[in-house]
Amino acid sequence: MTNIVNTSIVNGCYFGYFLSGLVMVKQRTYSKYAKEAAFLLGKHIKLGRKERHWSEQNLAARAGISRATLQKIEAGAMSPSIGLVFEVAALVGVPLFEQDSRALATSIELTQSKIALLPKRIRYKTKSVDDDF
Amino acid sequence: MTNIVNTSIVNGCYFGYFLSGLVMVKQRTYSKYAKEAAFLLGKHIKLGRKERHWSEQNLAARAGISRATLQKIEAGAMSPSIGLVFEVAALVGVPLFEQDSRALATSIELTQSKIALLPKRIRYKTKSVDDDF
DNA sequence: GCCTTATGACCGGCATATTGGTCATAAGGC
DNA sequence: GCCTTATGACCAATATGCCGGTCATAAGGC
Repeated sequence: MTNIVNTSIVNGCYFGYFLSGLVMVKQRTYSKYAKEAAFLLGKHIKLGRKERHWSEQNLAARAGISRATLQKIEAGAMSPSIGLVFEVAALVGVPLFEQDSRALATSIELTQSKIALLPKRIRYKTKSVDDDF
Repeated sequence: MTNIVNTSIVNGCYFGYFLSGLVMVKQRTYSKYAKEAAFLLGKHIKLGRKERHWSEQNLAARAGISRATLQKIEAGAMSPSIGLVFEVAALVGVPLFEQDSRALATSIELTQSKIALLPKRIRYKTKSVDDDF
């Protein structure tokens, strides 16, 4: 966990090898954008909690999770499950994707219908992985 | 996993007891808002993937995850880690919180400074959990 | 219509998240 | 300045995510 020994080759850059004690540990890496998004979400949650004058213990109890997990979420860690993160975010009033909850339902419908319009299975030019745009 | 036997009492409604085979299983429940957000995010990812004409296998390989995990993500499951979900979302171009990635950095700064302005520890009226506003 | 393959669903195993608990530190009310 | 307690950090035990693999189905190119 201390030093980056080798960042990997396969599939872009999704695994790196780290030195943890004396053993090499395969560890997933993330894109800058994904990391920033998780970090920002964590900070928004922390801010929302403080604005409500809730302690970590208090918010964790409300969300039904442990304080340790809440700390990971607020730190913007990538490991917590999306369910826990979204639940906590909802509790402290962090807007998820839409500004108000009413817009969510309509957005879901819209997205669903958009998917329905597309062919159900994709068969085009999927032979190679090198088509990036 | 089949029938809801008892929805719990502690801490609002964050646990339910389900009948899985012959044993009772404690299972977490989520708020409607959090579930809708995860569901919508999954559908946006699915839509983004189809727009790019990528198969599940293809996108999973790009993200460095298994196809099974990608299917959970696209289904809007609450269990996958936020890191994997955000990584996939970034790959297919689903905007996370901000419309463009440049706004993310500034938003992070802004949120950080807002937190810095607040007192570092919260000591106000945190005795009871029944103060909702 | 045939044939390739994208999709949905499931399984056992290993890896890791989550938890309850503890301890140390220090912020802030008094 | 004292005392309560919010926070940060860590640990062992347990729950659960994630993966590689498989099978069945059927969509869509030809």
